[in-house]
Amino acid sequence: MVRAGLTPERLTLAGAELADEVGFDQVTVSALARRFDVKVASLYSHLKNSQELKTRIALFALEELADRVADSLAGRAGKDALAAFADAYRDYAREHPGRYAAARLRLDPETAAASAGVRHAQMTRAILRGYDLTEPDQTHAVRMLGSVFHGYVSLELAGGFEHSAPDARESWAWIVDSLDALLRNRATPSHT
Amino acid sequence: MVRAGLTPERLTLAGAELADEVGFDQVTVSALARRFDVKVASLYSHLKNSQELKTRIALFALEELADRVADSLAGRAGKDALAAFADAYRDYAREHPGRYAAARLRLDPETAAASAGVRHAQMTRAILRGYDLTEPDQTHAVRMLGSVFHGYVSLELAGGFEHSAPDARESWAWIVDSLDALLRNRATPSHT
DNA sequence: AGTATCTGCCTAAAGCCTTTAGGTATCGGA
DNA sequence: TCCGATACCTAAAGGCTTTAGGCAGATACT
Repeated sequence: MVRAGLTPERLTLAGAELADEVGFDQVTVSALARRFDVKVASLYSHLKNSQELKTRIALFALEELADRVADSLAGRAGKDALAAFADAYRDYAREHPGRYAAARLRLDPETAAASAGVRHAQMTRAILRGYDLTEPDQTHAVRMLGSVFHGYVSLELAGGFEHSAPDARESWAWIVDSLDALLRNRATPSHT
Repeated sequence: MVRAGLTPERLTLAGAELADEVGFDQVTVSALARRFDVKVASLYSHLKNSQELKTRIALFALEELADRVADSLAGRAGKDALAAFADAYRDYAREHPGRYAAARLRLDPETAAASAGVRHAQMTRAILRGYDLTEPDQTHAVRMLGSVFHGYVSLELAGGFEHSAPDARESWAWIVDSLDALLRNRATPSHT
């Protein structure tokens, strides 16, 4: 009886791959056990329960996405940064739909506070710093950007724009453009 | 043995109520059977399967939401209409989180084409008519509005804005305001 | 009214998922 | 080498889905 070499990390990664293949809500402890050719009960030595598996996948995805976004943001500012941020987000969701869905899992407050979700918020604020918004506006803008990006990507993944012209990526560009204009309009009157 | 008087319609409505109470993905044929104090198998005379139950709830919610939106839109135009649309959407999600989640269920193309989803799109376009956009822009705008509203409401329901100032409804107002400004800016140069 | 049919809900059963309890075999260190 | 820790296993209970077939109210026809 050769050991399979299970660890929480390997299970999480395999779970993420499984999510991309069959959808996040089809990720089950049973399916994962089959993938490792191991009995279901064996996984319960490494995972507290099914919920923990999902949470781990979510945290992993948040981390991975934050890394990607950070990379594409490097050295950019203003509209350029906004577009890079948006594209990193959308590309990740298209490449890894299951992980993206995982990243949207509702986490309990403590878990969320310790997650890469915090980095996402920081990066969003960093982009907005390029637009000179006053404080309450900046928070509103963070929320708006989050909403648009999340909303668009969800709708696109759900196939909402599939059978209609124009192409989804044109709309994406138009939206990013519009958001940039909007934020520039909201900027505090320059102090020059 | 008194008959329970099950019909697909009653099951759908009860399913919608159940969704609001316990969450759409906790809606199961079993839970519904318990609610009617009837054996599980009995429901299968009225429903093909669990998926059909969910689809019916989704269609019901889309219809109900479209009715509400239509009501709040009556007699309004321009920014007033935009705000009414947005509020109807958000209010519905807050009052009926389960039904709202149901309305986001992915439907197969034919079902979707025959659903109230079509009315939603028409109403969105009706609002945009107040902004004089050229054709491709109008489509982009439809997509953007859908994204923002859906995204914001999802994030708010997921508790994303819960423990931070300012209040979610201020951000909502700010966003609606911004969208109005944005659309006015995109309007085709007036022909006066 | 009396009977025949039909339909609504029931019991039974199989299949899959989760989770817990307790057993056995393997690996690494003394 | 042996011994403990640990990795994976068997067994079992409980829940959800779905199908097959049965009994009894409800409906309809004479």
